[in-house]
Amino acid sequence: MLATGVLEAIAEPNRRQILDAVRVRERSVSELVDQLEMSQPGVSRHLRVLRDAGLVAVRSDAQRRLYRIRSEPLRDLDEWLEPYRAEWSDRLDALGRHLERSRPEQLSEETS
Amino acid sequence: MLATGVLEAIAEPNRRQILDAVRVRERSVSELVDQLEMSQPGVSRHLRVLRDAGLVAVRSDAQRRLYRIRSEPLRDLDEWLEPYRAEWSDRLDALGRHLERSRPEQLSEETS
DNA sequence: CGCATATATAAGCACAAGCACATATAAGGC
DNA sequence: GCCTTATATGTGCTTGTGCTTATATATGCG
Repeated sequence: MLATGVLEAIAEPNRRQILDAVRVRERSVSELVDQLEMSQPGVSRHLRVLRDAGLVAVRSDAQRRLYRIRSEPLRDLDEWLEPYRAEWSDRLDALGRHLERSRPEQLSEETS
Repeated sequence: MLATGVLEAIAEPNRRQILDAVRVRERSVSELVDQLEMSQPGVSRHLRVLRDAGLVAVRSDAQRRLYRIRSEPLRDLDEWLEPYRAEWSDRLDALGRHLERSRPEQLSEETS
């Protein structure tokens, strides 16, 4: 089930940046501080929100805390979107739409 | 591109209820008031947020305003999710995962 | 143990969000 | 034109969020 906390968490642009970073690979807090050009307490607070929403997990490596993505809540969001997908799939079947989503740069739309 | 306003809009539970309602069919403000058990100004304010985020559109019918869904912003959200989908698709290819998403009730999970 | 590094939390402030209540605008019917 | 119905907007209040600075906790090293 989709929790409100997940949406509140990803509604914040800095937190989306953090998610984008930890999706690629594990990141320490200081790596995120450098990358986001934000104060360390600021990053830690955002990480707290993401952790509470279940969007990241942590492991310890000496003094460092390494954060990684947890995709389950995003999967819930994906499922929440399902009934709305019919709105833009409409007369296209969902399979075709999915394939189009997988290759977005296939068609040029600047000719019209 | 995914606008922050879209996520802020759908982060509010009452607004998700409104979206769920207008997705099925057009709704007047008073219909939404009845359904959500919320004050009329409250509903209008939420509709304003949804409209600003591009998530609903309005048309006039006499004094009534009929709101309907606009799925484009949700499609942007769907696209934002795309790179994360790899996290839960992982060794399943995206096509298979999509088909599973389309028939979620296929398997019983209560036997374990 | 004492210091350095890495991270988390606390306190104070500015600002935005949601709500309730009141009021303004708009359209229809007489 | 006036009254009713339908919807939008303004105001004041309370609460929550993010940011900054300072401090606390935790681990490693000598």
